[in-house]
Amino acid sequence: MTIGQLAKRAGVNVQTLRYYERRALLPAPPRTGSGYRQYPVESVRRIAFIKRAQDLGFTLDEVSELLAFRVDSRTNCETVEARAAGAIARIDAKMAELERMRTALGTLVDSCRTRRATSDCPILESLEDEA
Amino acid sequence: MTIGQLAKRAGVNVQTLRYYERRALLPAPPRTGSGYRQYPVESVRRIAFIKRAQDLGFTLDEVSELLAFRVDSRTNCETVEARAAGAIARIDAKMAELERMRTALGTLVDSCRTRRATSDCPILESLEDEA
DNA sequence: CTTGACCCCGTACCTAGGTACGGGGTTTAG
DNA sequence: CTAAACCCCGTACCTAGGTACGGGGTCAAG
Repeated sequence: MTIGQLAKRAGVNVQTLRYYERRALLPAPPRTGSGYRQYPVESVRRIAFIKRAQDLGFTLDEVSELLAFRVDSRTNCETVEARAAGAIARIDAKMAELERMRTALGTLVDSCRTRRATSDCPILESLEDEA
Repeated sequence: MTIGQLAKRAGVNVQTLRYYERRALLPAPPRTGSGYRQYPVESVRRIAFIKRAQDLGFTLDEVSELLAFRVDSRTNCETVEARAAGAIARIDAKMAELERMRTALGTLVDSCRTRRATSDCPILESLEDEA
């Protein structure tokens, strides 16, 4: 399988595959005499694994770890669970931050609607005021 | 006020102030004979405005707009409100995405806890499986 | 009158996850 | 046999919001 065929099958870009190889997410495959990469069929599944993990919010560094855990039989489920917990904590922190912004903005827009009559914009006023 | 004094008072970095000047968030101040920037006192408030808007989730480009709206009397509250609504929409989209990941990860960790007895890690298994 | 703290400018670097470009070799179909 | 389509590599570029570096000028205290 050439890199282009793999890219098409896995639904990613050729450059992305080479990037994954540099990041060691994808092992360097054997080459033909002229230097073309030749991928085994299971590469498709490996890329799917990477993509699914990314969709769950794992970073590529964490995906590397997960891929290593997969082949290391000494790794137990707790280790994987800890990585998942880390990802969850990161997501929760981001959500809390977004929640805070969302609430503040919502309040401002509401005051904008009720105070439409007065000349000054409550949103701009709020941004001008000292904390 | 020199750039260093302004930076200290506003709680930002000197480089950040020069960066804001390049981004036209901060007007270029007058200079001394030797080329030193001399900021008026109101610069502190302007930077505070920028920081508050950022805290609400506005991008620097949007902050530029808000700053322009502030001095343009033709701009009405609806325009500002529309920018706020855009920021809210962006936040909501990000939250929905995080929510999705959070739910999926939570389910995986739960199955990890219940199926701890078996040898295979449900998280890794889930990542291996076809969608 | 010198030393340290400050200022100038242009440019490069950082994160994360890729994407694009340019110059060159290879393979395949007609 | 040739043209398109593919592959190689190294490097630069992208977003966003800064931060750091290096070489050089300036200002105030001792």
